Amino acid sequence: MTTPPRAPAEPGSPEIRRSGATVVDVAREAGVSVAVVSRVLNRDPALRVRDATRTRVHAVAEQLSYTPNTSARSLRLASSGAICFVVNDLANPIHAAAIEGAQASAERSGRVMLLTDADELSAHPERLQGMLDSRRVDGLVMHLPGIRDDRALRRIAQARVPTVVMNSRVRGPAGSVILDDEAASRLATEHLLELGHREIGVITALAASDRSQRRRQGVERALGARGLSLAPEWVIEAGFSVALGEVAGDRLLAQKRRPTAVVVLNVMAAIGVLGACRRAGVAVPDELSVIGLIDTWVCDHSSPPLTVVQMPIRELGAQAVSLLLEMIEGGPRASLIVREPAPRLVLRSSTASAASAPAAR
Amino acid sequence: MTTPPRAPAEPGSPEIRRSGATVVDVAREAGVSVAVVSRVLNRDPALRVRDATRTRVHAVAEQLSYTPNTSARSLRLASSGAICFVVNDLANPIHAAAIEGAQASAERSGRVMLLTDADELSAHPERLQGMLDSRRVDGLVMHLPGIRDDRALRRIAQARVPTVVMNSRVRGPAGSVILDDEAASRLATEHLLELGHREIGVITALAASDRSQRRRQGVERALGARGLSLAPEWVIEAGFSVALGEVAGDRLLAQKRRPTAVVVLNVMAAIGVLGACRRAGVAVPDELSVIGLIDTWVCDHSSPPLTVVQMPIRELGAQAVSLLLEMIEGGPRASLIVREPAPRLVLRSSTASAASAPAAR
DNA sequence: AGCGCATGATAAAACGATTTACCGACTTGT
DNA sequence: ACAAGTCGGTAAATCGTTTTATCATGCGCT
Repeated sequence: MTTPPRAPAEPGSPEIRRSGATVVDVAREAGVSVAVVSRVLNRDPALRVRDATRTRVHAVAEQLSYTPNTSARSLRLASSGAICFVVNDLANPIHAAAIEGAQASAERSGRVMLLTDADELSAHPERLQGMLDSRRVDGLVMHLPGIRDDRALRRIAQARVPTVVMNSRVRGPAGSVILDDEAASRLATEHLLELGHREIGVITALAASDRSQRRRQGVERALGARGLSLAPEWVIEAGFSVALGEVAGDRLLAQKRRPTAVVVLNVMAAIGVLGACRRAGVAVPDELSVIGLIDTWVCDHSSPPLTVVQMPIRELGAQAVSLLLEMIEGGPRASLIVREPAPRLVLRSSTASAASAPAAR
Repeated sequence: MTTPPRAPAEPGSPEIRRSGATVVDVAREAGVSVAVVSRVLNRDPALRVRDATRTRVHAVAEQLSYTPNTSARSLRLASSGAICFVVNDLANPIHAAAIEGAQASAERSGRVMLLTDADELSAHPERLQGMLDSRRVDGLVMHLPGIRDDRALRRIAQARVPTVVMNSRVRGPAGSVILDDEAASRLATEHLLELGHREIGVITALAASDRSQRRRQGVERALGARGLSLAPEWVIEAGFSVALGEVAGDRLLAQKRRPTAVVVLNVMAAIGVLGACRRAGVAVPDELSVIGLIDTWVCDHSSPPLTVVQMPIRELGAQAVSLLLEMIEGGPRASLIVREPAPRLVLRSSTASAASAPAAR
């Protein structure tokens, strides 16, 4: 057995440099060429090599705690191994759930995730553009407020970077991942119906947004199934923030005839509605039942605690990233609906039987 | 004037490739060497070059919408241009503020920010390690729960990656950025004192955490200034979550003698305390005044809305990143206190004059 | 004429990984 | 004995930048 030429382990050599063994170091130490090291560590199936060599390479890599340099790798592979998540409001705990899901999904695939604020994006579009042009990220997940997406999206589409949009369906090359919004809002409405409510209002998120429309549709279907329909004066547009929810709540409460229950198509807005009720002295749930869409810890601590339909936001984020990764690998654009776990009613204290509500005004 | 040799713009050449002009393309098109392009675009002051050439290079770069490839640049410069922000609970809106500040600060310096969950970090420490070893990030900002930081930190310190810790002071090579916690909790306590409260309790966050100790000290100083002191049975440890706050609230309310007011050293815990009061039928603020530390939108929508001391969390994040960047540039480790904007009382409805509180039990 | 010096560049060597193309030494079949 | 095929690798090109060292040219001066 001829021992392969191995560089003698010079005792005087400066082995003290603790920072960053390279593939060359490993190769030298293992007595092989860098090609072998790379191919062994990347498990190249086309590589035929002695088992002894293979283990030796692994051992040396381990001992030197070798980790491939990301920049070099990215340069060669023409792929940064990073994706970017664009989110419009970090303080919204719902987004936090989506981020966590996305994050987990990214890490599982060995990629990292950058986070960017959508406000920043609007204020300095050139930064996102720069990130794309400079190939800092391989793809984009966007979670945008809803309607004014188009300008930004068109720009992205031109940049030909794989993109997935969360929570709204879009035309064009971007993939999309949405929730089963209709099922959720139907569930919410059915809950109110079962409690005996017949006079039901809706506070939509941005009415023009895709997501809000799907949710509204769920309400209408649930009502329709009982031969009821939505009174136009009880359909009020809010938005995705607590403040807009409060305004909408004020307007609803200012109606001559008030509904006995309202389904709010966005949690933040729902919290706002509760605030409006408190200010107006309207007791929830005694005078008005309120139900929101999507659960978050805040719902447990509002006054009163908010009954909601729980939706799989975390999974939404995870799926968005998974789809993105597939698209990056060359897969087709797709648009998915995340149905699992299915929307589920979480009962708290903001809804009650219609019987307990006195005649409106 | 001799025109420099310029590559003729071949009309038949494939100029259709829209993706990624390189420095070579720019050089060819401008009729100069890549060295000139690089140095012109990077504004190398040592470069002597004709003004005409300079403008030509800029023009061509613009026209080809050239953006340097990040991977190549990072490889050459041995710096990724990215930092990593480690946060322990994304759903905590306070952290969101810190993240936004950090984010803004990073972008201002042209770097990008990765976000990592501290839970993930504990579950898979090798991932952070990998990110560091593979030189994916140039530095680390950590916002950790408080006390059990040491193991992770020690590991980081070994990796010799510049690190800044937010919200607690640490030994070792890491920098730190903290708030003026003492001033804030003193302010909170003084508010209660001015309302006439003399029987004041404290619900600490993790008692052993640096931050919690500083906050507790503020309370003691404020009391001390009036010749009062903290009753040991009214000092209860909670943590950084709503759930732990509830437990602590339960324990406080279970005391034989109850204080008439309590300062809670963490907002999440404060929300939890409110929940405990509601469950126990203790009216806030009539039977118990509650004040929290650090403001966030949730405080506006708890029941009752929570009076708090506002603290500059966003600035904390921004400063943390700024310090980190300085350390990356070779600056010394430092530990700062962010005092601006100064802590400020935000009055809501969870505190009231002591007079209105009936005798305890 | 010859020296030095500024001007305006350029060529080439890194940075650290991946991958293609090739190669020498053995086996094996005929 | 020789062509062909396997085994176990290696050398070198490449990705796109940055930066150091070098160089040609012309000009002013002595």
